[in-house]
Amino acid sequence: MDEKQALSAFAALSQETRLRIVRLLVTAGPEGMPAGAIGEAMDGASSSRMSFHLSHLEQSGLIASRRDGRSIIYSAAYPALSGLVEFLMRDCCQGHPEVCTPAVAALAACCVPAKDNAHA
Amino acid sequence: MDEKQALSAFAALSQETRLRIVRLLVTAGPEGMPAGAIGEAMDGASSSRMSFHLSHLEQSGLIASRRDGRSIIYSAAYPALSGLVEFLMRDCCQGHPEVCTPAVAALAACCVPAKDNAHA
DNA sequence: CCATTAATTCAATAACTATTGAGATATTGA
DNA sequence: TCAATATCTCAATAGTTATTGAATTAATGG
Repeated sequence: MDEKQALSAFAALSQETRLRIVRLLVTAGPEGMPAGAIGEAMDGASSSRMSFHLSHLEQSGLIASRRDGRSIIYSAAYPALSGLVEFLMRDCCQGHPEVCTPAVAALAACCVPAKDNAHA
Repeated sequence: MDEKQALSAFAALSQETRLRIVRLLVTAGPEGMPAGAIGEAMDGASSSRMSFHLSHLEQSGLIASRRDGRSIIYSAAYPALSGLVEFLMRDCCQGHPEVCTPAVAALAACCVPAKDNAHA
């Protein structure tokens, strides 16, 4: 993740519809969802509007697409999201580890929803 | 962190000068830096331009300010950064913990620059 | 091949954002 | 109080971005 990619990713995430799409796909898992289903989840946004935002997100690298019959399936690009987080917080602890460990804890908390093997 | 705050934060981070300011302040630590020193680090950007970006960042909650004599000292708002990361990745592991643990590892890596007690 | 479904592309418009330069406010020390 | 330093505010302008609606491309089944 370089600065240019990070700027593109943050710009993509700074728009309401696109942020909602990313969060929906993050919870949807690696299988992803077809564009039409995503559009329905966005208050039934028009197809051209969805296409605009989905391609914006894909160009920024935050989501990926694949065709499946008539549908195009979009899914979250988890490595890009990890890279973005790492880029933003890089070198946050120069001499002060206590400053960014809450960020680690906050993120780690999302990985233990109902399981008991919290060794991640 | 709610959606409105997250949108504001991502918009703030989607501009080159502002992203650089945040990353500079993240590495600068809790003590922060005066506006003038930040401006010099930004290719000597004009004071009105710096003021515009610094107040944009402060309004988004990503940085905080305090006056010290003639200077205004800006510093990273670490809890806001943690909250933003958590908001973006919330519920990323619904049934697939292996999907977001790389994000946790990437972030955790920034917290162990030269220490040996990597139990964070 | 035609109709249908799914999604994209394009041009026009409206809305928003960043930069500039001039001027204002705040603090300090002589 | 005056001059200098540090930063902010404001208005104008230039540049960027989102939405709409119509037209287009792609895949499937009858």
